[in-house]
Amino acid sequence: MNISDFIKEKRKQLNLTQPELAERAGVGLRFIRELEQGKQSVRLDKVNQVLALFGSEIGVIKKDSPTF
Amino acid sequence: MNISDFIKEKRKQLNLTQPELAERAGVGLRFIRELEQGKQSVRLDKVNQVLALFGSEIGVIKKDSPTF
DNA sequence: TATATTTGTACCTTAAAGGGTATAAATATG
DNA sequence: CATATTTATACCCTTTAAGGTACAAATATA
Repeated sequence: MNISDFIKEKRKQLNLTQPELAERAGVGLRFIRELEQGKQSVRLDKVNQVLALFGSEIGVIKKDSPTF
Repeated sequence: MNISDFIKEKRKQLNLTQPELAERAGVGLRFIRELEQGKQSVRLDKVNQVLALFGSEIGVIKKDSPTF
């Protein structure tokens, strides 16, 4: 599970739209969209802002370890 | 263990200087420095470029989970 | 299937990340 | 303690992430 899919999935679980998630996370709508579409060159702090809503965050893992 | 410390530690283990790590990872020297100093607003893909040298990568974890 | 909602794409602007280089500070080594 | 090596800071420049808005495409709903 990659970050993009994780976020999309968690958002769905909470029945939030992209604008709602952006609002709550305090990031721009476009950021959420690009993030969910797998953009790699995103800022770490912004990603963590979003993940914080789900009780998770970015961390270092071994390659091929299951995330979360 | 946060990302900054993890990278600094791994680099030391391999007896690399910051310029050497930057060279190998294909990122700028300044990026390595800011990264090791805990800068949050770094690009995810660049971080992964560095972590790849250590056989690790960025992933989503639960808050307060031990990383790596 | 028609309509409403949600998501994705495109354009523009602004702020700042990333890079190079030079130099100062800190650390290691003899 | 003196010197060499490594790391941190400061400067400038270029690139681009992020945000806003508008519109198109896709998906859900009636």
